[in-house]
Amino acid sequence: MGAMSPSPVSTSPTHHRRKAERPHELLDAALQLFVEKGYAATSAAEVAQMAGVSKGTLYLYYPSKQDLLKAVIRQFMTAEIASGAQQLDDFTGTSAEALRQFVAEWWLRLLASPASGVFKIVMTEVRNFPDIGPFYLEEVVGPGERLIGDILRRGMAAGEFRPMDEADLALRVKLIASPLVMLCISKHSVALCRPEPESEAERFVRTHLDLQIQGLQP
Amino acid sequence: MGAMSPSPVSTSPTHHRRKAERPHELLDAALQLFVEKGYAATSAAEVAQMAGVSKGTLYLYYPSKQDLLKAVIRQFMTAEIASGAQQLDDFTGTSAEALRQFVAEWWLRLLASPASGVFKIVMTEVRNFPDIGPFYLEEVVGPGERLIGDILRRGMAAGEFRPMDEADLALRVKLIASPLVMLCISKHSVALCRPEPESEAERFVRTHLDLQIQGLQP
Amino acid sequence: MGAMSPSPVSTSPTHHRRKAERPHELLDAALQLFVEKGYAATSAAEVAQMAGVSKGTLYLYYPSKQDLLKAVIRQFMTAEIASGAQQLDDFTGTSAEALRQFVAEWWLRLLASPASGVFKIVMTEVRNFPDIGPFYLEEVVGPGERLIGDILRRGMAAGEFRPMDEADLALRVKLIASPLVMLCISKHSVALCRPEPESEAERFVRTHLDLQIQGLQP
Amino acid sequence: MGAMSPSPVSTSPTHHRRKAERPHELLDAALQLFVEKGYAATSAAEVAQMAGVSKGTLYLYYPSKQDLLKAVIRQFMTAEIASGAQQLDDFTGTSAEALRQFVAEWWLRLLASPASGVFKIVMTEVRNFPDIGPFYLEEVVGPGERLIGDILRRGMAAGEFRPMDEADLALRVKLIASPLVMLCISKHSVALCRPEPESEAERFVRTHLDLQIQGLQP
DNA sequence: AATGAATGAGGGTTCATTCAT
DNA sequence: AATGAATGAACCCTCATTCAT
Repeated sequence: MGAMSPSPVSTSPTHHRRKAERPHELLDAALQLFVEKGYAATSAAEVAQMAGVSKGTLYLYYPSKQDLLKAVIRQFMTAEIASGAQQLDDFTGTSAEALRQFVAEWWLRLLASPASGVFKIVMTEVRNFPDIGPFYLEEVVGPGERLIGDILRRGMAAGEFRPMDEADLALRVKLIASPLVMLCISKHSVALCRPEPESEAERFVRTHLDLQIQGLQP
Repeated sequence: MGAMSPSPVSTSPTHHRRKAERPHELLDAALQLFVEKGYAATSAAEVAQMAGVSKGTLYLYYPSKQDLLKAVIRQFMTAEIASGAQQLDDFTGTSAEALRQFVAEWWLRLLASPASGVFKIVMTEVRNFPDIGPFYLEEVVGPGERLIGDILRRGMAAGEFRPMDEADLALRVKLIASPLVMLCISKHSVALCRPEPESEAERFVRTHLDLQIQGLQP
Repeated sequence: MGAMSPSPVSTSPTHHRRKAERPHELLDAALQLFVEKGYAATSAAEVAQMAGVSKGTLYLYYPSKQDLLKAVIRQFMTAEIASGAQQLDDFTGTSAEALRQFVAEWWLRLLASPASGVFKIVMTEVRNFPDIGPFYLEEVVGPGERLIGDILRRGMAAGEFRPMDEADLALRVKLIASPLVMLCISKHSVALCRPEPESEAERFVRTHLDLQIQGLQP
Repeated sequence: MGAMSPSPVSTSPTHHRRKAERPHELLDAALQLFVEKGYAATSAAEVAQMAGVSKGTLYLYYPSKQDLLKAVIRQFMTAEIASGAQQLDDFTGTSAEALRQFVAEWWLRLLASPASGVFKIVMTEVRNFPDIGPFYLEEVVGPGERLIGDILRRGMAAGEFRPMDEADLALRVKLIASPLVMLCISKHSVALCRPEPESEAERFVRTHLDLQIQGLQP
C-alpha cells in the first residue's frame, strides 16, 4: 500500500511523553471524522486538532492524508478480523451455534465499536483510491468470507447443514454477511435519523441468523 | 478594472438554448459523478463539463451544489419509488409471487439503472446534510417499507404467511430490504474491484427472496 | 484526485516567518487599496500581494475580507483619535488658540497621513456593513465631537466665546468638523484630478477655523 | 465621455409602450442602487430588475455598466446645475439674500432629491474611472463654483462684501460649498445611522451661510 | 519531535456581457 | 425592441502540504 511504518517507538524517556500513543490517537480521530463527515470533507487540521496535536505533527506520522486513510482502514479492520479468526478457532459447538452465538456476538461487538464505521469509509472511497479495493478484498472480505464459509463447510461435513456446491456456499456466505455489513453502514448514516434501542439491532442480527440457519437445514 | 475582456471574437458556436433538457442532463451528470467520486470530491465544474455546459449554467438551474445534490436524490429516488408502488397495485398473484416476481424484477431493474447509486450517496451524505435524512426516510424508506409490508400483510391475511405482530413484520421487511440495498451500494463501490456477471446479482436476489419466503411459511 | 501537485522542487526562497509584523503590513496595504479602489473593487489577492504575502496568509490573520475592513477602520481611526484627545489634554492656551493651533495642526497631520482615507471608506461602506456605522459613531464621531465641543465649552466658560445652548454648540461643532472631513475625502477622490500645493489645504483649514472663531465671538 | 446617446424616441405607437421612459427608469434605478450599495457592489441585474426590465434590455440602452454609471452622473448633476444657474439669473436681491435664500433653498431641494446621492458616487468612483473626474470638474464643480463666485463678486462690486482677490474668493467659495457637499454625502452614509429631523439639515445650512456671510462683511 | 506560519492550487459562486430567439 | 439562457473570468475562501524554527 505504499504507506510507511508509522511508529518509531524510540522510547525517549519523558521529553515528549506519549510518543508511542500518537499514531493511535491520530487514527482514532481520523476514523471518527472520516466516518462522520467523509474523507474529502474532513480536513487534516481537524484530525490533528481532535487528536490534540498540531497539523505538522500529523504529517510527521503519516506522509499524506491519503496514507492516513489507508492506515485507518488497515488498523481498524485487520485488528477485528484477526481477533475474530482467533476466537473462532477456540470455539467448540455445532455450526448453528457458531453462527447464532459466535458470529452474532462478534458482529454485535463490532457494531458497537467505532471500527464499524470503516465499512462506510471503504464503500465511499474505494473508487477514489483504487488500491484500498484490493486491500479490503484481501484483508477483510476474503478472511471474513472464509471464516463464515468454514462454519458452513463444517456444518455440511457434520450433516448439520444441507449439501451445497462451492458456488451455493459462496452465495449463502454473502447472504449472511450482507445484512450485517448493511447494519454497520446504516448505523453511521441513516440510522442516525431514526434512533432505535440497541436491542433492535440485536433482534435484527439474531432473527437474520436464525433465518439463514433455517435455510441451511437439510 | 480598466481592462475589458479583450476579444470574444464570436468564435463561439456554443450558446445553445435548451431550457427544458438542461436540468435532466445536469442531474444525470451529477448523479454519475456523485456516485463515482462522492459529493465532496466532485467539483461543480466537473458536473457542468460532463453535462456539456459551463460552470455558470449549472448555477442557473441549481442555486448551489447542495441543492443539486438534493435534486439528484429527489429525482432519482422518488421516480423509482412512485413507479414501483404504481406497478404493485396492478399486480395480481399470491404474495410469494409478488416478492419473487415483482420485487425481484423491480429491484434488478433498479440495480441496473444509474438510480441505484443514490443509496450510496445518501449513506455518505446524510450526516453532512441533515435535511436529506428526513427526506430519504419519508420519501424512500417509508414508501418502500410500506410496499413490502403490504405484501407481507396480504400474505398473512390470505393464510399464505405465518401470523406476525407489527414489530415482527417490520423486522422482516428490513431483513428483506437490507441485502437489496446493500447490493446497490456494493455495485457502486467494492463490487467494482470484483467484477461479476450480472447473473450473479440475479441469483443473489432470487435466493435471498426464496429464503425470506421460506422463513415466512406458517 | 490521483495527481499529486507535481514538483515544488523547493525553489521557494519564501516562507518567512514574521507573525508580529504581518498584521500591520496587511492593514497598510488594505487601507491604501480600499481608499484607492474601494472595498468591493479590491480583491483579497491584491491586498496580499501588496503586503508581500500570499492570499492564504491574509486569511491567516483576518478571517474574512470584511473583518479586514473592520480592522482597517479600527486601526487607523482609533489610533488617531486617541492621540488627539491625549494631546489636547496637555494643551495650554485660549480656546481660540486651541482651535487655531491645535485642531489645525492635528487635522493637517491627519490629512497628510494615509489614515485620512478612512473617512472615504466609511462613507462608502456604512450601508453595506451596518455594524461599522455604530462603531464609527462611537469611536470616531463621538470622541471627535466631544473634543471640539469641550474646546467650545471651555471658551464659553472663559467668556471668550458667546453663550450658546447645547443645541447651538452641537451645530457649531458640526460646522467646524464638516469641511475638515470633506477635505480628507476630497484628498482621496476629486482632489486627485485637480492637484494643488499642500499649502492650499493649510490655507483652507486656517481660514475655515478663523471664520468659525470669528462666528463664536460674543 | 464616450457614451452613446441613449434615447431613440422612435415614437412607435403602443407596441412596446414607454420606449421613451426606459432610459429614465434605468437611470433612477441605477442612481438609487449605486448610492445605496456602491457601484461595484451593484449588479447590472439588480438595476434591470428594479427598473422592471430584463438584463438584456439594460444593455440595449447602455453598452456597459460603466457607461450606465457615467450616464447617471451626467443626468442627475447637469440637470440640477443647469436649473440652478437658470434660476439665479432670475433672482433679484442683495448678494447676502442670494446666498441666504437662493443658495440655501436650492441646496436643500437638492439634498431632499435623490440627485444628492451623486456626490457620494463621484467621490467613490473617480479613482476607478478617471474620466468622470474631468467631467465632474467641468460640468459640476466649475459651474457650481462660478455660480457662487458670481454672487460673491456681485456683492463685492456692490460694496456689500469686503474686497478680496481672486484667490481669496476661490477659497471662500470652497468654504461655502464644502459643508453643503458634505451634507449630501452624509445623508447617504453615516447620517443613516443617526437619523435626524429634516429641520436639522435646514438649521445647518442656514447657520452655515449666515456664518459665511458674516465672514464676508467689510 | 513538534510546531504553526506560509503557500498556492483549486473549489463554490457571482456577474458583466453576449446572442439566439 | 426585448428577453433571458449561456458564458467564462474572477472573486472569496479553504486546505493539503512544506519548512524554518
